Amino acid sequence: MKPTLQTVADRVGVSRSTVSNAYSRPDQLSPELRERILDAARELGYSGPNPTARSLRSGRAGAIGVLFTTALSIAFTDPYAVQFLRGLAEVAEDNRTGLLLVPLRDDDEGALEAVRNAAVDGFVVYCVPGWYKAMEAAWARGIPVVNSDHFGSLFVGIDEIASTRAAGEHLMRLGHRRVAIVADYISPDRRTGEVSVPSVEDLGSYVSRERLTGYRDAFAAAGLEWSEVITISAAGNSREHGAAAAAYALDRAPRPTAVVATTDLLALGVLDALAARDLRPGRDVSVIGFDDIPDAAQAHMTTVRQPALDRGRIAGRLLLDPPDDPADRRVVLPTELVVRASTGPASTGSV
Amino acid sequence: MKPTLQTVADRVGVSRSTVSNAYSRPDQLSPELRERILDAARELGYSGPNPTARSLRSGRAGAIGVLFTTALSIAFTDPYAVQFLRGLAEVAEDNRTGLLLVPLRDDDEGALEAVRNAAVDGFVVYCVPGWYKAMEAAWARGIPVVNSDHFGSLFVGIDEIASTRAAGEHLMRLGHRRVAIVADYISPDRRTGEVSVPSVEDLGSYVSRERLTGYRDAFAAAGLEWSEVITISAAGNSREHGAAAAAYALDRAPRPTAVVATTDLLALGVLDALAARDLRPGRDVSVIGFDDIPDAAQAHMTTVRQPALDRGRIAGRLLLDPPDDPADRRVVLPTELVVRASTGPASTGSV
DNA sequence: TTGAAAGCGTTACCAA
DNA sequence: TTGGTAACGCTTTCAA
Repeated sequence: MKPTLQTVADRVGVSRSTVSNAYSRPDQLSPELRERILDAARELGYSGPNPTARSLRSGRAGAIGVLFTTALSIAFTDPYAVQFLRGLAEVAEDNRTGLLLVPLRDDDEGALEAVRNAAVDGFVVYCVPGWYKAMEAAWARGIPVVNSDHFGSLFVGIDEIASTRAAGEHLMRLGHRRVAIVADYISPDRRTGEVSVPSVEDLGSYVSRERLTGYRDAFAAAGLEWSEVITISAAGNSREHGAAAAAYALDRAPRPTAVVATTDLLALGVLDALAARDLRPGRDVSVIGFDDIPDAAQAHMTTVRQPALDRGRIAGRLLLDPPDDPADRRVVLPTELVVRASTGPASTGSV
Repeated sequence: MKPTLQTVADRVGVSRSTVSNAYSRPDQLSPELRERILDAARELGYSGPNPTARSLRSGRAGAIGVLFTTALSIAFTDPYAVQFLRGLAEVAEDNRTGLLLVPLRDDDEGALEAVRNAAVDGFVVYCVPGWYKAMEAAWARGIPVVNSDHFGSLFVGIDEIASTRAAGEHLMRLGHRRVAIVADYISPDRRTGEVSVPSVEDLGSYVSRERLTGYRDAFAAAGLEWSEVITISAAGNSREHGAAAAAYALDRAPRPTAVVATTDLLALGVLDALAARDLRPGRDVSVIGFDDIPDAAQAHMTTVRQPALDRGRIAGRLLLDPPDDPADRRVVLPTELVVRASTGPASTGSV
């Protein structure tokens, strides 16, 4: 039989409350009694109050649920995601709170149940396309939910549209007119290949939708029709998928003078594809990514920098201590276009 | 006021038990009554049984605690670790169980409390040096603990010593006699630099200790004294630390003909250091890693392959369903020396 | 098929 | 400073 508070109380000859206080409110009893209680506990093999019972009574689960799609391996392969998580973990730790991972593969019943059954004080959603039913389940729980994409009552993110619009303007200024865009989550069947995106607004994935919108707007302002832009779907957010997707842009004539991607991971794949074809980034083909992960700098890649760590930190703070003022419940972080060697003037003469 | 089971029961005019059954045991009541209950719940905004209360009553937390040291960012930067976690997550998911991350930075009181306060059914320990007090706290909880290093009652791992012994023998066969070893966690002050390791047995880190032992034994069998081997401590398990550590081996005369590392991440750093000095791996200096992460293959690096995904999976299974037979509670997985281009005959003539 | 009663192990609150 | 009492919201057992 596992020892409980009562066991210890009986042994020392005090009440449960006193033993409870010895653990949770050391200032509420004399140091010597506390010492006696702790000794008895050790002797009995009592390792402290049962976390679950404590949670039930105190109304605090002591954990934040982290909702994300895609295999764990992908989620943690993206340096951007890891940074976000790190910021979140930092704040969680400071608040004596754990992080409960809730992977949402395949939007099935199992995922729904996982969300409903998670003993957490709130959810942080990251990389979850809006169509996931699990999102509704999270809302239904009636606990705080922080979103980075579709705007909820608690939000921390960036101005996605303005970010890629700036990137697109940069491209237009350089004179590019044959442009391809690589994005994940834009093909319903999750295949890699060229897809037609007649109306960007209808895309299910918030991130891809917004980022494409920014590019579309920038192109339009420069007189480049959206219908002339090649849109390619990547089956997932990885370097390999990016390279595979890039092939659909690079192996056609006339070849685009610029290939932009919705994430750095994809864009790095585009660079790989260029290298495989002996094409020079910024000379033969310009490339732009998004996130500014460390590898982007190393690859001299033009990209949009966003504060991943801060996003995570702020998500944690919003969740643990939701501001009353609605204005404070939505945080939009600044981004910055980082121009490096992977973009250059359009070489209009190329094949 | 948040709705509870009782709220719903009152609304429908049934007892709590029946509502409970509607969620947890659908076969225990008529489909139509269940439907009525679920409808009422929806109407009242009741999102299902409170996970904490359910846990308390049923005695199942529905989560596995994952104990690890080092910043989250480092932990998730190592592809080996991510694979392990992925295997674990897979099994957890199949068993409707979550993963609670419990980072153990700086072995302080906070970490202890985090372990004591984690609402979990067991702990999986990974990358935690044996000296951490948090480990004791985990054991004290009286719930299953799966270890990959210091042998507990539940264990899944590999024969570390035999693995590096094979690698060491490979090196000896190639004629290397000037050898350096890069390892993390072998310097008490966590600095990068050459350290003296008179007796390998005394190292605090299980992994480094075992892997060094294997090399030591292989060298000894070939007549190479341990005292002649250069041991270098890396401040952490990362490519950068590996490169920094390698400098202590490469920038000395006579230069070692081989530099081995206790992880692939470190070994990749060694390769970086070689490249920075225009030294050719396998010709000028032989390099061996450990883990066989994808980048290792890409870098044509000789290394020891271990089944990371399986390790994670088995850890999960051991925890969720501990075998009765003690023999089944310890699983040792096979490893394999993968010889690639980074090792070659010792070029004895080099400076 | 449904319901009543008894906890699960703790903390909050108030009285002593 | 300490103790008694009453929940926290649920599941389980057993009886109807």
